[in-house]
Amino acid sequence: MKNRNPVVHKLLESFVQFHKLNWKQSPMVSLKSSEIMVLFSIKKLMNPDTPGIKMSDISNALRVASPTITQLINSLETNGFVERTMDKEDRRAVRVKLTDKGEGAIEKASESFYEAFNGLAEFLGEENSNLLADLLSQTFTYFEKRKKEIF
Amino acid sequence: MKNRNPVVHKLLESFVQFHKLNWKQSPMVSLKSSEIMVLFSIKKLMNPDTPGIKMSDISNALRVASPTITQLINSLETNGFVERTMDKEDRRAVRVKLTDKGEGAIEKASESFYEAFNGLAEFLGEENSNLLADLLSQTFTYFEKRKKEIF
DNA sequence: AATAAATTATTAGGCAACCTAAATATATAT
DNA sequence: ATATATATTTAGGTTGCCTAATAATTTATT
Repeated sequence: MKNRNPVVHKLLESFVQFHKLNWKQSPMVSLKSSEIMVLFSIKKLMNPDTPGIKMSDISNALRVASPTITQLINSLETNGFVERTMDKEDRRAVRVKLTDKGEGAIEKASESFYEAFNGLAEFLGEENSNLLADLLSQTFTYFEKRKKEIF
Repeated sequence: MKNRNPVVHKLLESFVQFHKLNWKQSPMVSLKSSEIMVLFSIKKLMNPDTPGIKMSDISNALRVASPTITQLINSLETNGFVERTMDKEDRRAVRVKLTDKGEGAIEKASESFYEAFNGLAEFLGEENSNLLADLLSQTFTYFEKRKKEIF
């Protein structure tokens, strides 16, 4: 990394630092942050005229392998945050929906996420917040493209 | 997360996306990225008139608990990337330094990191790259401060 | 219709990157 | 001399993922 473009070095340093950041801090003592992410994505995908979300849809939404979702849903189900039901049209599929407890949990989590990120948005200022979000998305695009090109 | 400030939502979304990003992709098949980070920090801390870096210094530099460093150094040592020596002034301490193999490895890793981040800097443009690095650092500051205030 | 191929989810087992608590050895302070 | 502090290691655990193999069912092909 020697005597090269200092911007590059600065970028790398900030990435390292940022990466350590635990911004996903679970506000619910009883839920891991991966579980909260699952609840969020169920909430987001859910619509009133379906009996629940398919495992594979959660897996796609979170870009996580399906056995991972199985495990997370197992734990969420045994703790009463979600319910599994059989899909009547496709008996291979499983439909998952939030219980009232689940709804309550994401209500709280949502509150606390909002508070944290609202604080950040205030701290950075609206313009910078927008900029940051855009730059992060661009960075994501860059690395995804790069990955495809290399392999 | 309903009908609230859209900037906040956008920030959160971009964080989620960015967080998944595997920008630390280890270029050396035989080294995990945590191990590369250790090698980097040894290289950075090293100075010609010491016989090596103390475990605790690596641990502080990377902000990782010392048993974690012990494990990483164990593996790096058995694979010949670093060498442990006793500290003659303080016999509790251990000094770690890079072997030639270790130097070679971080040379290559450094090359490949630089290439990736240089590409990013070009992709974003110099001004935006600087901005991104600054905003990430500010974000780090914000969350660190928040953590302290809450607990 | 029968068989093959694809899809959905689960089970089993593993890995990376961390952590804490307790143990060991040595150094420093009282 | 004893207590306390520091440096490292050992032992064992957690989180968040993964792949390969299996079971059940659906869809496509002959």
